[in-house]
Order: sequence, then structure tokens, then C-alpha cells
Amino acid sequence: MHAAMLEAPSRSVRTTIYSVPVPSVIAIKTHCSSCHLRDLCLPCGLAEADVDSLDGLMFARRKVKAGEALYLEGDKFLFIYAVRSGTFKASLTLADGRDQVSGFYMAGELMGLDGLAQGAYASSAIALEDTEICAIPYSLLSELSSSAANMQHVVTRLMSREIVREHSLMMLLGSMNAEERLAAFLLNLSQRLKARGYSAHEFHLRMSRAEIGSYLGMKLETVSRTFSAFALQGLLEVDKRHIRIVNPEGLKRSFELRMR
Amino acid sequence: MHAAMLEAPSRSVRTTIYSVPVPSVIAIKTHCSSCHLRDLCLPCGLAEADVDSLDGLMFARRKVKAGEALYLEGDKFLFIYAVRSGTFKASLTLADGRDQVSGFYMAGELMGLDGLAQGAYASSAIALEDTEICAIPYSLLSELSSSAANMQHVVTRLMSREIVREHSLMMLLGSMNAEERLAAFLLNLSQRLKARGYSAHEFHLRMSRAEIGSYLGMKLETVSRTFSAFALQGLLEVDKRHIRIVNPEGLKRSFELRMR
DNA sequence: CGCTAAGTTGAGAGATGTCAAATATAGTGG
DNA sequence: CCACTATATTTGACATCTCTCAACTTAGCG
Repeated sequence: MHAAMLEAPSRSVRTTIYSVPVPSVIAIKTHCSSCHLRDLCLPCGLAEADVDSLDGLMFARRKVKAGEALYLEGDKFLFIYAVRSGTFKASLTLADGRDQVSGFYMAGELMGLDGLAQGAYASSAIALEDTEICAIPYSLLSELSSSAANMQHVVTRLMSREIVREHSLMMLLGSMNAEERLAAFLLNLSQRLKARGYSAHEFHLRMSRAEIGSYLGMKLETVSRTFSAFALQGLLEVDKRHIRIVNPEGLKRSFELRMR
Repeated sequence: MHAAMLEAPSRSVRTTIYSVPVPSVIAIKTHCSSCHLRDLCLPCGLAEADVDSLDGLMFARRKVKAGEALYLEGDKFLFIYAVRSGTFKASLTLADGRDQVSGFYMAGELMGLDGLAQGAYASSAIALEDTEICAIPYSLLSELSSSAANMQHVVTRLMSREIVREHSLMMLLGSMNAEERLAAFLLNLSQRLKARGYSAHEFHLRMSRAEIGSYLGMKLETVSRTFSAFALQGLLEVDKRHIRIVNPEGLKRSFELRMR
């Protein structure tokens, strides 16, 4: 069953070609219980007993290099992927070949849930740096759900969380201006980095201005200008992708100006 | 267990007050198998045997009048609701009391799935006209999932569908201009009405310009102007909320101008 | 019959997009 | 190691789109 992961995915026609390498070695496998991400990732919220049942299985690990695709929009949905390290973007390719970024994923976050509806991934997952992931066969998860009572709730809750995440992005896109969008984005990143033990106030962006812009519904020039505006206001220090949040409270205010 | 539905929901503080009436009579109950919506609604995609297991239970029906709330943001998540007739809007209240519409739901569509993540609804459901709904206790659905193998997939697939729906709304908000947004909105409505046996080309909008605008991320004046522009281009005939799509192909083109 | 809410339309302001140029950076091949 | 190329980022000038504010119309309702 895991062999399916090694198959070259059925590729849809597209203008941007991402390479999908065939792993050269048999994937390493990992237990959930010994994983340093267990409090953020799939097991989060599971009872002891259920984590144990998860552990009867091991999940294949795989490295994905910067710029490579983990899966492409339209590929058959077989796995849910947990990010072990590094950052991914999820993007949808529009009919004209441009793509729109629909999310960024970091360690402990799960990707691919949008594939269930159609049996094929609705978006592509592209590594923004060298990454490592856990491949969780969906079929296994289904089986487990029948035996381990809470397992199903976990999956369902994860999906619901994804819905809520998208809700808030919709709010952002629907009712916020450029400064508010970028502030919201940075504060969200900051919070997620903090939860992972990194500094909340100083970090390196893994994505380009264009990718941020695509995600936030604005042009890359506007993203750049807004960074500069924040720097001018003394809220941030910006050096290309290196960001230092000088005044988190001020940033929050600028974001709550309209939200409040 | 059904009694919970009759409880007045715990209300969060808000500026807009929606009335939540206490039903005066014991709710009527309905079988899925005899429902005229069975091909659109929950049973869609279920095997015979599983529909039967659904039918061991009956779901409480309830009427919700125009302007009333079925549930409010923050209410405890107990039910998934299927629309039997009429139209709802889902809306989130921002901190300043304005609300943002996150979706419109019509017959056969399921509401409330966003409540799972937090155990509380993430949005409010407001009836845009007199409506009737089926209340499906989530706990029952969970139980069923253990026995009926496909039931769990159905719920999960429904959630995944919701994620995909929000994906496309994000794309819309992120990369389309006013005309494209309204065209996409009208074509989506048209298609859903058609699937329900109504005319695809002539219909009555149940929502105000302001609600459309909130959903599409634009001001009500811009919505109105865009309607007028479409009428001028000979694509639509617009008389307040009565819409006739004169040139569906043209509308599609105007919407695909940027998408193509 | 007047009141209120919804919708339409106009004029001007403000925000963001577009196009273009300059600079910086990283990776490549000689 | 260096020059060179491609890419990312910043910034300016101007165009365009959408918002804001305001007036007016229409329809529904007590």
C-alpha cells in the first residue's frame, strides 16, 4: 500500500512544471508516540489508548527538496501528509496557468484534507525549503476510525479546523485592507512559530513577496510597500525575508483598526 | 437528546440581535428515504443499506421564519442542519458588530460543519425567507459511523466539500474584480437552482445587495453598479431582486476573462 | 399617507494595480 | 574566484478600480 506513494503521480496539464522526484531509498518509518511533534500533529487530542493504536502502524517519512511538489492538484487522493520539518505552500492553478496560494503549512500541520471530496487533491503542495513529511495513508486512518472511537473525531476535527481557518482567510480577503492583511498574516505566522518553540518576534520568511501577495489577495509590489510602511512606522524591521517585529502591540492595533 | 435542540441557545454578546424562537409544538420528524431531497442531501453517495440505517432514526424538522437565526456563532455545536426549503445565510460577526456573510445555503445543503473544531458554531445561520430544516444530532451521526462503514466517509466527504467550496471563494476574493465576482456568484446560484429543478436563467434573489456585497467582498453600491453594468451589456435583466440571465455565455466569458 | 428600508446613481477621494527602472542576491559556468 | 545571468525586492509615477458620501427613487407597511 505504501508503494503507491512512490508512484509518479498522474500529472494534470499545467504551465508550471514542478519536479516530483522518485525517492531513491525506501522511506524511513516513524512512530507517532516518539515524534517530537506529537502534541501539534495528528495525535493531538487523542487518548493514550488511541495513540497506541496509531503506533501499531508506522508512517513513511520522506524528504521533499525546496521547489519540489509533494503532490499536485488532481493527483489521486491517497495520503494525508504531516509536515515534519520545513514549510510548504498549497496552491491552486487557475485556468490561465497562474497559481493562487491557498495556504502555508509548517511542522505538525496536516496537508491534503481537501482531497477527500473528489478523491483527488484540490491543490498542489510545494516545498518552500528542504522539508520532511510523514505520509499517512487515508485508508489506514479510515480503518482505525472504526476501532479507535476517538480517531474519527480527530480527523473530523482536523477538517473542521481547516474550514475555520479558511473562514478567517475569507474574512481577511473580504473585509481588510493591505496593512490589515499583512499584519494579520505576520501575527498568525508569529503565533505558529512561537507554538513550535521559535522566536515569535524574529523570523525568516520562507515565501516570496509574490507568494504572500497571492495568499493575501494583493500584488507583490503592494506587499513590498506595506512592509516598508510598517518599517517606517517603527512596527517592523525588514531585511528582505528577515523580519523582526519591533512593536507587536502596534501591529495588532493596526490590524484591529478595522476589525475592532 | 433531541430536547437539546429546543433549548434556547447560549447567546454571545452582539450588537445585531436575531430572535431565536422556542418552537411551540413538538417537531415533526422525517425519514431520509422518503425525503424529496435525498439525492442532494446527507444520503447522497450512501449505499442502500446505509440509507436504511439512517432511516432507523428520524430527524426532527423545524421551521425558521425569515430573519430568524437557526443558531448563532458561539452556540454549542450539537446539530448539523440540512436545509429542507428556503435559503439561509451564514455570517460571522466581527468584533465591531458588522457581520460578514460567509455563505448561502439552499435546499439539500448542510450547515454547521464549521462547529466541530471548537465544539461551537463558528458562524450564525440566519433565514433569508421562511424556511424548514432537518436537525441531525451530531452524536447520532458519530454512533452511526462506527456501524455503517460508509457513513463516516459521507460526513468526511461533506466536510471536504465545504473546504473545496471555501477554496474557490478564496480564489474569487483573492484574484477577481467586481464583475468577475458577481458573474461567478450568479452562475453558481444558477447552477444550484437548476440542480434543484428551478429555472437556471430566471430567479429571485433571496439576499440583499449588502449581503451579496459582504459575501463577495465589495460594497453594496458596487454590487448595484455591477448589476447595472451587466444589464447595459445585455447580459442580464435586473429588476430589484428578480434576475433574468439573458446571455449565459457572455456572463461566463466576462467571468473567465481573468480566469482564463 | 408618511415612514422606513432597499436599491440606484453621481461625483470625488483614496487605495491598489500597472508599468518601469534601479538595486541586490544567488546560482552557474568558465 | 569572478563575471554573468536570472530572480527577488524596492521604489516611483501614473492609471484604474472601488469606496465614500450624498441625493434621489421605489416599494412595502403601519
